[in-house]
Amino acid sequence: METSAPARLAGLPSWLLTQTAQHAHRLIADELATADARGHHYRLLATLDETGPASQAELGRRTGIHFSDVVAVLNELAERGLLDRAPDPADRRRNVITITAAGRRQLKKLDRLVAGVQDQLLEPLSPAEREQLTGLLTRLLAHHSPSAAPDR
Amino acid sequence: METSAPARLAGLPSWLLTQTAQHAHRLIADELATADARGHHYRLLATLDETGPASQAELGRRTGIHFSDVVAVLNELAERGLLDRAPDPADRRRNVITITAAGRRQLKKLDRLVAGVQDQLLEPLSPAEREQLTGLLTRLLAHHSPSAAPDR
DNA sequence: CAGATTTCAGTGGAACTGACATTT
DNA sequence: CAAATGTCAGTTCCACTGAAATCT
Repeated sequence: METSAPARLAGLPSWLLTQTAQHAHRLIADELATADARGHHYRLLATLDETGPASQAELGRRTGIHFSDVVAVLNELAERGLLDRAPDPADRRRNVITITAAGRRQLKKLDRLVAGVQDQLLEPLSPAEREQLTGLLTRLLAHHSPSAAPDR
Repeated sequence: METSAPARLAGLPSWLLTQTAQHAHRLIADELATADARGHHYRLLATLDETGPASQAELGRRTGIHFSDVVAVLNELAERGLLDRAPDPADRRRNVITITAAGRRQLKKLDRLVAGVQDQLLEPLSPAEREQLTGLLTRLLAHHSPSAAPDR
């Protein structure tokens, strides 16, 4: 598809980042699609599994998924029986979202698929180079995302 | 916005890539917006300037912008007087697209804006680290994009 | 009342698909 | 005829805006 990109772009970090990210995104999306899932599904299930039941607003904050989109994604996950949505008796504005057993099984499956993609993605790099890359990117991300580093 | 991402994601190269790319993309888009332009505009103008007049199909191939989208983007650029669209007398299926003087001026302006973004983006990295990063990304991109490396 | 939460309707950029008419 | 070209309509995914209803 991509013939040779204009020289002006080829050296730009922002271009390199967005292009490689696009490949990564496509690899992930294709892989997740084989399990009837999308990127947001994985994000949300992983967060639920790691940090326990939460309100939808909380989930939005934890995943970085936009507020309005959380609703739609939760609908899709609930349809598939991967989570439970129950009103919070302590605060009747809230829904408490809990991952189900089926949700955990699905999450494990997605974990495997996603792990496989990392290998495809980083194939041309040596183990040391892979660490270099993740290290550099982690620092970039920490710099640009307000509070990605410290816990809470 | 982003509180702490789930640990499962935080170490994933694909996650790091897509997240940092998202920041890059937003920085670029915001910056280009100040000049009434978008990412596609810059790509197309840069390609036109570097490789000369071309048909729309050619431009699609050279920029990696999807065929159908080239049409729309060219419309926007033509509206702004940044390029000329003329029927090719040699092949009446084709339009020949040529960048105008105004287009070149705009391109120079965008060049400056884009260059400025690179600094913001890589701020936390030393010059040596910046080279490491672009080197690694370039190799990833070459691996995943059929023919991004060799000329033609 | 101010503020948080959930929900819905909609926008916009970008990648992509499918169909169609014209020309080679 | 098959293939290439330009055009248009529409889809998907993700990020985001705005507004409304409900509850604290």
